This record gives sequence, C-alpha cells and structure tokens, in this order.
Amino acid sequence: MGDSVDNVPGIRGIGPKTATKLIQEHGSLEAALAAAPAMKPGKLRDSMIEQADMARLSRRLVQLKEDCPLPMPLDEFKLTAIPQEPLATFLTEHGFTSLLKRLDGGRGSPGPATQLHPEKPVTAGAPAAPQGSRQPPPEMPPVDLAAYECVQTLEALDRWIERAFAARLVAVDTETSMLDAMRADLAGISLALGPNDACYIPLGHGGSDMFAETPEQIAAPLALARLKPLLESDAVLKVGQNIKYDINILARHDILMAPVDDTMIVSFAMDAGRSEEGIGGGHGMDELAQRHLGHTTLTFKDICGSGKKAIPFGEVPLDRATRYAAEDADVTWRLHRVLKPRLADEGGTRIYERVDRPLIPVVAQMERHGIKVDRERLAQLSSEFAKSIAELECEVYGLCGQEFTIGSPKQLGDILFDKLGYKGGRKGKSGQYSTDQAILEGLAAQGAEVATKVLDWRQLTKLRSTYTEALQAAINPATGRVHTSYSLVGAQTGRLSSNDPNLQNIPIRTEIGRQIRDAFVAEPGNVLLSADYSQIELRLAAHMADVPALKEAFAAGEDIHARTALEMFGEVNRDTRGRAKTINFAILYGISRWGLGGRLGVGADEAQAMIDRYFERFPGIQRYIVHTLESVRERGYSETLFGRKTWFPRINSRNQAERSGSERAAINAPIQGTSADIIKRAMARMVPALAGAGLGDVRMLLQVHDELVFELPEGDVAAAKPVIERVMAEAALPAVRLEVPLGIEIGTGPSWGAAH
DNA sequence: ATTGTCACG
DNA sequence: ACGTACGTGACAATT
Repeated sequence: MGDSVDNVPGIRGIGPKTATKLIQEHGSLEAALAAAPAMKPGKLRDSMIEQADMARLSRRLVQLKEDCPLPMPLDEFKLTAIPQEPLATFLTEHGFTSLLKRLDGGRGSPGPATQLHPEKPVTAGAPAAPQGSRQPPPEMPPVDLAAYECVQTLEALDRWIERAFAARLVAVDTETSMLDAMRADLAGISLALGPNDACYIPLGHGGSDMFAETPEQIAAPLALARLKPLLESDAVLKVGQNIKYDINILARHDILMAPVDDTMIVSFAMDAGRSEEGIGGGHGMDELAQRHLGHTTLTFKDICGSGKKAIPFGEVPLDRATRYAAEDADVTWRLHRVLKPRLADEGGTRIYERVDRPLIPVVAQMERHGIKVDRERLAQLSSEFAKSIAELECEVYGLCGQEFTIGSPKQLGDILFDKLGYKGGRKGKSGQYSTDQAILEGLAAQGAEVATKVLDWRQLTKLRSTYTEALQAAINPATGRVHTSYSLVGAQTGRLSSNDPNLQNIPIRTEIGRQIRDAFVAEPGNVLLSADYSQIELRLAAHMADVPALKEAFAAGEDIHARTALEMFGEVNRDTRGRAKTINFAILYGISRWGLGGRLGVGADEAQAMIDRYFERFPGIQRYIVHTLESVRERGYSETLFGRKTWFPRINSRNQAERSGSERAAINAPIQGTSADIIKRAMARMVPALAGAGLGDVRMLLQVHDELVFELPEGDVAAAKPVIERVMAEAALPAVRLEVPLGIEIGTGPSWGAAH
C-alpha cells in the first residue's frame, strides 16, 4: 500500500502516510474507523476516507489503464490540472465518490461526500463484523422508509434535479404497470442521491375506476422534460438495478439515458455461479440487498399483492408507493457504493467495463427494434399443424385401443409399457416411466408404430403451442413487431438468454420446424442478414488447449469433423464423421465415458478407448482438462480468455454426482464463456462501426449465441457485409490474439429462414 | 411450484 | 449407489 498514496498529489488533511498506516494496521478503512472512536467525525474522518479512496484510486490506475476508457492520459493525472468534468465522471463511475468534492474548488453545495459519510460516529461497542461482505458497511445508516420524499411539485422536482447534477451520481428506478418494457406504462420514477436520501416522483398514478380521485402529481410530459437533461447528461452517472429495463421505458418517452452503471451486472461480473448453502446466488435486488447490505427490502408482492388480487403499481396509494419505489433507488445506490469498489478487488473490472457494460445500451436498442413476423404465415402453419395433430391423435388412440391424454408422460408411459408391454425401463425417483425422445425412438426401432406417431404428435404440438401460437400473441400492437427481452445475467457462463418470447430457440433442425423461421421477415425494401461464427467453440478449444492438429485444420479451412474422423478412425465417411462430431461435442461439454457411450450406442469401455485415442491424436486436450480442473478446484472459479469468472462452489463436493456435474460444467465454461465474450465485444463495436461506415440504417435485431441477425435496406447489403464480417472476425483483438481464425458465414434473404 | 419434455447454440 | 454430456426458456400436466 505504501506504493500508492504518496504518488497522488493534491489532497490535504491527515497525511497520506498516517492514513495508510492506520488503514494498514486495521486491515481496512472500515476497521480503522470503527477501532478509532477517538477520531472525531467530520473533517478528519472525511480526510481518512479520501485517503482511502486515493489509495484505492492510485492502486488501480495501472489496472484501469488497461480496462477502462480514461478521460485523460494517465501520466498527467493530477486532480487539479485536468479537465474537471471528465474527471468527475471518471471518479463517479469508478466509485471514488468521496474525492468529488475536491473538484470545482469546493463549491460549498452539500456534495455527495457529506451524504456518503453522515456525521454520525460509528458505534464504538458494535460487534466486530465477520470478514466478508454480508455486513452493512459502518458508514451507512440503516434504511429509513420514513425519510423518503414524494415529489409532487415542480419546485421540489427541480431541487432534486439540481442536487443530482451536483452529486454527479444518481440511482434511478422506474415503476411501471408491467414487466414487459415495450408495453408497460410509466407509473413513476424514483431517484436516490445517498443513503435514505431518495424520492419518488409519481407520474401515472390514479384510482382503478374513473371516479377515484387522482392524486396530486406533476404532469408526466413536464416532469420528463425536466428530467431529460439530467438523465442524458454525460457528467452524471445513472445507476440502476437491471437498468436496461429503465433505459427502454425512458427511451419510449424520448429520453436516451446515459451513461449508466448496473448493480445487477456488477454483481454478475464478480459472482456468477457463486452461491452458498441457504444463500441464493442470484443477482436480483432483494437478494443483493440481503447479501451485501444485510437489509430486507419491501417486495413487489408486499405492495401490489400477487395472483388474481394483484393491482398495477399506478393504483398503489402514494405513501406506500413512495416507500417501495424510493427504497429501490436507495438500495440500488447503496449496492453500487458497496459493489463497484469491490469489482476491481475481485478482478471483475475488465470484463465489466470492456464487455458487459458497453453492451447494455446496445442490447436495449436491439430489444426496442424487435423483429417483424408474418402473422398470416404463422396462423396458416398453426392450422396446418392442428389438422395433422388431430389425425395423429386418432391414430394413436386406435393403436392404443383407448383415448387418453397423450401429453401426459405418466399416462403415456403406463399405456406403452404396462398395457402394450413394450420394453423400456423405469426411471427416476418418481418411479415413472421415461417417455422422452431417445426412449420413443428406441421403441420405434423395435417396430412400435405408436411411438413414431407420438413423436410426430409431440413435435407438432410443441411447434404449435410454443411457436406458431405464442409468436402471434407476442406481436406488440403498438409496433407490429416482436420484442424479446435479453437477460444479461441469464447464463452463468456469460451468455445472454432470451425470454418473453425466447427468440434463441426458434426451430431450424427439422424441415417442418424450419418453416417457422420463414415467418421472421424484413420490412418491405429491406432484407434480413444472418452472420454466424462457424464452429467457434471448437476453434476456441483448439486455441485454448493448444492442439496443433486442430489449429492446422482450422487454418487450412478444413471440415473439422472430417479431420477428426480421419485422425480417429483413419477414414472419412458418413458414419465416422458423425461419430467424430459427437466426440468433438463431448470434449466441449466435459467428457465422460458413460455419456459418450450412451450417445454413440457403445459401451463405456469402448467409449473410454475412443477418449484415449482422442487425447492421443489431439495432445493438449487432456492437459487443458487437467489444468482447468486443478485451477477451479483450488481457486473456486474458472476464467475465460477475457477474464470472466464463473464460480463452481460444488467442485469439491463429497457428493460425486454433484462434483462430476461441476467438473463437466467447469471444463465447458471457459470455452462457452470466451465465445460469449467475443460475440458481446463484436456487438458493442458493431453500432459505431456501422455508423462510421455510413450504415446508420442497418439495425442489429437478434443474437443467438454465435449468430447476429440484422435488418437493412437491400441497397446496403454489399457495404454492410464486409463491415459486419470484419467486426465479428476481429472481435477478440486487441486483448486476445487467437491462433485460429474466426470464420464468419453470412447470408441474406427476405426471411430469417432464407438468410441461412 | 415442480416435473417432464423439447426447442435452440 | 449414484447417473451423466454443457448452457438456456417455454409449455402442458400434475402436485
């Protein structure tokens, strides 16, 4: 620590050496303050905190240089000698809020520092907090719901806006009528500037019927016009919990909120997969508040009820609405205060600042764009499917000699195995017959016609209920398009996930399902363009495990499964190539002899022999697996090439099933996660790259793990292709130099199906 | 709310 | 004696 404070000029107060020594002696700033009640609150204490922030700041400068866009050259870093606005933004964005009041020559306004560290002595006799992050930091007072203000006049709103500009950091939360950001009506906005320093601005509250009295509130357009400069100001950081939601709500009111920070994603960057017995591992606000602040929040259910009796937020009385909404902003502010500084300590800054955070506005915009679907086409498919389903039902009933619910695995299993006497074992702890695809295919191979019929029935009912019907219902009446919602913390590996509706699992593998892709279409005069990474995970495995034969094959543009077949079996044909493909996937997924044997229809011994041969022909793979597992067992987490961590708390479990599962996931996570990092980087760069090439009309609509889908004017296709190709192919650079090329395949057409 | 099944990468 | 590919989300049936 001694290396740091002295290097940073410009702060007076207690000396940097004294502060550093005190902090060092007590292990942390909090401990130093708690253990030194003799140190008076006020000036000295603030100085101490500043010193700690200074120490943190300088300690991180080297690190940040790599990971963050800096507003100034680092070598010239002096608090007083650089432009104040970008510095302020930098400081707030990275949690160095106590240093802010040193700027602007101490302009006398009650800046954030006094809010941050209220003049309240730390309780001397407080029990020592156990090490870890579960205790509230001592400088934060407990949540006081009575402290919040309901903002109902323009004068009050203007005071909050002015203070927010001065603070340069504001937690923001929007309250709405529903979860779907593209349909929800705005009920109000809450802001927080410090612990218990929060307000709620009701904008859309009213009774459930037209005779109920509307509570006093500022007219929404007026309030939004006042808030717009604040929410769009480069100099004020907006902090949210899942702020992509609020970005989209506000964007629909012509406010493009930026810059932003997201406590949910900060948590994800540090703690993906981290969960302990009895403690959830999620990144929801209620959970984070419990885990990091020791605070139990009001829940949405407490306020609006649940199920049939639930009422929209806009109908909640203002006093209760204020407590809930302002608390959310308050808690978000506190979480940011606790989590953002921890990010660098935990090595999460790089992935957060360079991958996940830049993605937030990009994904938000993709969601707002949505994609057009051809309703009539879907409806036509639906009725075709329905007709076939009805026929199949009759045939199945005939073959079984009775009517029953085909969709009930229990009834189906009993009829197939008990009544009709087919072979196929019991399964699972429920003692129920398994009737999944693999089992039914086995029956069909025995000549059970009914199994084929049931499989066809299953496929069609699946397609109809999940796709042709659901997608019609998902068309937004206001935009005429389908808007999915992407979760930025959905998958532990760093992948996105898509929901409401899920547009990452639209059928493609069968001809019949593929027709659904043809219903995803471009606007007239436009086309859809699909660009996907070819075999990206195998390429990454070749690089990460350093496998010469695989690297050569990719460099030469070979068919990788054929090459594998050649190495493994000495000849390439339909059969060996298929088996090689299965083995390649098995490697990516964390191989086991039983799993591979099951897939290939051979015994575990034979599967093991093939694994051995694979390791022999592709030296590097086994070493990668061993090293990865050693590292995860010791450190508790795996890491991608870009430094994304995924935690595996059960990697050393005494329960073998649990442990083996973690081991397989741990082998897969660096590969799947690196692939996710790469496409995320490509997405973040795509928007400026296209704009810079004069392709502002090209809209990125969808991401499907290794594929990006765009909608663009027909006339832009020729110009857009090389830009998209280059951004995707170079997405790992400059941070990572891959020893394999990233192959990109691009297609265009009037529909998603045709673009493949 | 949980289970089984199946759509995708 | 486990019970296996990794990562998701949605639907229908059942508790």
